[in-house]
Amino acid sequence: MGTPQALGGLPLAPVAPRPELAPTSPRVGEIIAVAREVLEHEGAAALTMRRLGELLGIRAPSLYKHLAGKTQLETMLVDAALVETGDLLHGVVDRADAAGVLGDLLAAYRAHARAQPNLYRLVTAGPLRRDQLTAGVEEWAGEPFYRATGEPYLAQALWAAAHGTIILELDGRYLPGSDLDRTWAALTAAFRRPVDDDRSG
Amino acid sequence: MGTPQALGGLPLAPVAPRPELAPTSPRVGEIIAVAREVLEHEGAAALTMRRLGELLGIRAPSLYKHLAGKTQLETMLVDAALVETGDLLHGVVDRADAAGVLGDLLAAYRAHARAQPNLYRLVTAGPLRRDQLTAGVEEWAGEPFYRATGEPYLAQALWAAAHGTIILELDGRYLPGSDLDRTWAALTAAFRRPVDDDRSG
DNA sequence: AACGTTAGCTAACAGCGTTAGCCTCAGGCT
DNA sequence: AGCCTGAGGCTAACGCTGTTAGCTAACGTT
Repeated sequence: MGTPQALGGLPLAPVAPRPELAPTSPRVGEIIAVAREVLEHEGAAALTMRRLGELLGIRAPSLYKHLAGKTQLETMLVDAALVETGDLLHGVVDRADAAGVLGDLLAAYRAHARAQPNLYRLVTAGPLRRDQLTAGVEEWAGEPFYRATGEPYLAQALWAAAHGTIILELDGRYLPGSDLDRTWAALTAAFRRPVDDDRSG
Repeated sequence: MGTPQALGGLPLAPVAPRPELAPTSPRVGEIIAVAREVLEHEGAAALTMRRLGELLGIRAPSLYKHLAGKTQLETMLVDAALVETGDLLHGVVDRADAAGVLGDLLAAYRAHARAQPNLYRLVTAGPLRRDQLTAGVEEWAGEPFYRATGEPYLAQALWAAAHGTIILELDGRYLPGSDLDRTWAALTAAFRRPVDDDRSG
């Protein structure tokens, strides 16, 4: 298997295995698909058991023949979304060169979140039922940041910074009139220069 | 009025005026205080109109004699919290020197959020009823980041990055075993070096 | 004394996630 | 053929949420 280029040291090759989602029954797959539609097109407040039943032609309590509850449904949405995000970002890093990988990664992260803001909020906000997630899916989704930086704590800081920058954008929290392209450019510039020394500890 | 030192250029003196919160009736002040107690000590899920009434010795519908609704109550909590945050961070920048202002500011931001995580989430998550906020309160709370960086877009990126880093910490979203002190150190290091050139546009 | 305002109350509504219990139908087994 | 079992629907209902309508007692003013 031809691993990506590591010329010059960056970007690194992937090491985390791509997680395989557990297969679901056809009906559960249908429910998840409808839930995702509702979430993205009608908003998080519209994602109710009764609304899902309505679109599936059944009553809300019947959903419990297929699901343990709404929390589990949300977790499955998060699970799938994390794999997709990982696929996307790994692909970006695969195609990038050392000079541009940081900018490409951040641009892709931003575009991805803006393309499905409600799903992004669901994935990243609030507590996470880690025990219900597919094993390794978080590592898979986050690894591109490590591949782009080559240092685990810088990777984590970069991911966190990107998250903060996009979630505030999605929630309309910047002051009116802000030029967010420039904000993202400033973020990218701050992380572009490799940090060769930090006086931590 | 003795403005803080600007020796070496940084930190800058404050320019945003400290906003004055509109006074409330004594009973509304009581409600806000109780709401804040409940939010922080019992969690966001416990912040219900019936729970507030219970602690105040009245029934939930009676709260509507004082408030327009739960949203308005939350907005008032946000309003007060933003002023407090601004006061804290301005004070930190006032006392800092150019070399340490960035680290001091980020450390204070992190500590402040960790000291009242539920209030921090309320202030920063989800949509904001900007028209119900006291005018200028967001500028006041955010200005310390400008004073510390001297450049508006870098300031915005720094604030967003700090927000992302702390909100993931509060929500337990980092991989288990992460050393968050080192993550914060990496973030600080990335922003410490002044960015003299970014090829934006 | 009469009035209006303030601030409490109960009852109720619509919507939420969820549970209990019932029914019907398809498929496999004896 | 007859039986049984499980899957997947259903209705009714519970407790919770924010919120509204309408009533009432107290208080201050004219």
